[in-house]
Amino acid sequence: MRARAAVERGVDPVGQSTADGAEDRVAEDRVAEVMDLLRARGGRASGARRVILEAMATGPAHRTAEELAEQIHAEHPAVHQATVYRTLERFEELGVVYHSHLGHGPAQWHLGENHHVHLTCDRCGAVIDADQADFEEVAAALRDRYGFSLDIRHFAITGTCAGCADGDGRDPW
Amino acid sequence: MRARAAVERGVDPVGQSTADGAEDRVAEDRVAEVMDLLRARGGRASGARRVILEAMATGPAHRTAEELAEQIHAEHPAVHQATVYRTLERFEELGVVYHSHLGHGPAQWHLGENHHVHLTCDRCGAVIDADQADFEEVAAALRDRYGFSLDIRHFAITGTCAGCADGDGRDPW
DNA sequence: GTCGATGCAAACGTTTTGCACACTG
DNA sequence: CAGTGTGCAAAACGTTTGCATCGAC
Repeated sequence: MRARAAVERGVDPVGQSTADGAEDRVAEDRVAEVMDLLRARGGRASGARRVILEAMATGPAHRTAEELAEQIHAEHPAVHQATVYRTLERFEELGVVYHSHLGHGPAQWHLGENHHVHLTCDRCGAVIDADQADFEEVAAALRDRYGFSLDIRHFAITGTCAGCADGDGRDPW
Repeated sequence: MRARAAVERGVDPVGQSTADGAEDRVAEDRVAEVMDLLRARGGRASGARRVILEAMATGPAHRTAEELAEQIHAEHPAVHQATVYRTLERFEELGVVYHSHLGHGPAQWHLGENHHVHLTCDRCGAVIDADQADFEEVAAALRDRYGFSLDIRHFAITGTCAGCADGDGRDPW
């Protein structure tokens, strides 16, 4: 299953500013907001963290830590990969970003505003963003029957997308 | 999250024969069956493969490849870890075993007869086996809305179990 | 000045691979 | 005897860690 990685790579880097000025401002606001939160929690608003946040706020919705590190490193060679990992972890503690495991590959990181569920096709690697509402029934059932509370954000779901369902019947996983 | 590993380790090795003779026979039958299937598909029924299958058929329901390799290696030092990985992969192609990703740790492998869903608690690492039926509604909804067919076997679900829900509110993932 | 964050390199745990040899059919 | 499977060692992969230094507050 290298397919997913290839798909993700295809989406790849965007500069850290888009053509759309308004979108830029939103990203800036968000960055400032998180920096404040960081300070409020006894952390430091460092340059590296600002850069990492900006990259996340303006790039594709989900990327692996490595892809992120690569992009950031290209623009800011001083920012080391280990810092990206550590910072993502820190941001996750703050509830600003999340990661999900989308099948076999490395974890995917995304900003936390948008708590959708990821459906990954194990044939072609497509990632479909599903609505969290679709899972409310199961969530309720699992809570009732097993006392188990779903973490919908971290919920990695594999299966077969519409396009690939037409192919052969072999399940590679 | 080392908790899960600890839990799994607690379940650990059983010998490759149980006290129950009948269960033994079932395992033997299953092994023979798979060996035939293997041959039918142009593969070879080697000793290593038999040993690996036996270990899977008689031990705990889900184990990591490493745990499996460890147990097998203890009884059959000739069987190398790489062979376990390769063989599991081969068996999966045959539809005999499956693996699932139960959260952050390594994949869990199990024989394929029992297609249950794994609920893993990200606090304590407990693994609850849920009924596949609980997911039929979501499965239908996802198929309708996104044309996506859930692979219920590979469905890795994280959340919080009843016991841990009483603790603090921090989500470690 | 204090303490948290960073760069760097090295280790980590899991899985995969290349190669020569061994065995199954 | 053809070709698959295996042992072994080494690499790959994604991630984490130890430590000295740097920089934010």
